[in-house]
Amino acid sequence: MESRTELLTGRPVEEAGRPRERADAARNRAKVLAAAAELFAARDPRGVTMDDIAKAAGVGRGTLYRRYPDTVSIAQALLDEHERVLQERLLRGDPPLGPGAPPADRLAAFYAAMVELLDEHISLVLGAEQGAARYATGAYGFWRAHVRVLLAEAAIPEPDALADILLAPLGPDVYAEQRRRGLTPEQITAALTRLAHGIVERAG
Amino acid sequence: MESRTELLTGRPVEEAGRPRERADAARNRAKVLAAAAELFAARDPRGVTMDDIAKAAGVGRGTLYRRYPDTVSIAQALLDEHERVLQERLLRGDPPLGPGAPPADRLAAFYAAMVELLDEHISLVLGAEQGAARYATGAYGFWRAHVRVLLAEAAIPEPDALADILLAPLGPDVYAEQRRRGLTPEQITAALTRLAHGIVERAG
DNA sequence: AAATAAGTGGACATTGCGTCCGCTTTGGGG
DNA sequence: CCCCAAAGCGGACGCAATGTCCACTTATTT
Repeated sequence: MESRTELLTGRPVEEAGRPRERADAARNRAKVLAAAAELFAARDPRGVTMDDIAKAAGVGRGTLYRRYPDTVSIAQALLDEHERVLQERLLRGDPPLGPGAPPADRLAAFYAAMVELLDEHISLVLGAEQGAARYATGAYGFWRAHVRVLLAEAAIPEPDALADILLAPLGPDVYAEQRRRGLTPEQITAALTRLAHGIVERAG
Repeated sequence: MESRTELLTGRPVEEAGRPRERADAARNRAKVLAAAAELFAARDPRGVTMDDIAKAAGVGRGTLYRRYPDTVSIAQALLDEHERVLQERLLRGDPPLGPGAPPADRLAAFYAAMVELLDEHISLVLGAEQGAARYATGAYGFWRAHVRVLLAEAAIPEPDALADILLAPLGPDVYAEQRRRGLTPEQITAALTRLAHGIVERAG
């Protein structure tokens, strides 16, 4: 896991103990993130290379690698903030997204929020597309734990297997393909809502 | 799409018009497929390279590229046969997999059959892992059409969006991750069965 | 057995990766 | 204010894999 960073700037939150970040480092981080965001948005995010980003940001390869091991982690850094906001809402927000509503409604609300996030940041999400690495992500672990809890709360059998199954439709490539074929976010959300209610309970 | 091939040998079915395949070509095709199957099974299928396969098969790079543009298409060629068998059973086999059973049962049977296929050929399936390219596959189109028909038959709203959603848990990476974490095929099948019945109808 | 078309294979140019290390910049201490 | 240790920088380098090209070999046809 990366260390905690600030919203938008990606600057590390200051913590006691370790030396403050140098000015040139901060400048370059900002340049890198800005350039990367533009690149991911401008073309097929999966085709963006470390070289591209270094060139666009006007920094050397070495500088880039100092902080990010690959393009995926850059996209993730950009995405991280938005995911954190959603996580916060899940844990402490108002129902039905936050605690208090019946599990089926919370699951449906989660789906709706995720679709919103996917759609808004589709280029980043695709840039962060990682195949199998996706499951090692902190974010994925969080989503799974959340869904797992909802299922357990509703006393559904096989909550572990179902959690991954219910998260699968939120994979970036699935969503991108659906949009590419002309489905609207509304249609997708509607389908996922049906899924949520179908699994957790027959909504009354 | 590739032209139709025979079970196991991958040899093109003879068709009028185009010249018959030469003996050395057939020999090499067999060598390539055998070597590739072994490689995919022996190590991480995603790490297998065209060079590896060429070396293992004892043929030159050029020969390999003549027939297959990349490792993914080789894995797919190996997989193709098995998928075709399942497709046949879906279209003309006995219920509940084939026609005749209620949609919910057919969907559950489809899930069970797919889990079986995934589990048996997990290395190939991972070798054929293609990210977004998966959706351009003939096989994926077939599965989607099948699920779409079952949903339509049951008069479910948003069958298009739901078809992709219901297929997402069958993605190779999802399945591999579940197995990696210790879930058994039986548990996964049970969860998918619940999914099928939850979506299509409240099973009686 | 000659003609010809199909098939072969390795050398090559290219691209992206990741590392390494000499140089530059920064900022705290004297 | 200036010095200098340490943090940061960046381009050159070696590597691995890709995909193409074409002179050569092998199979098939007559």
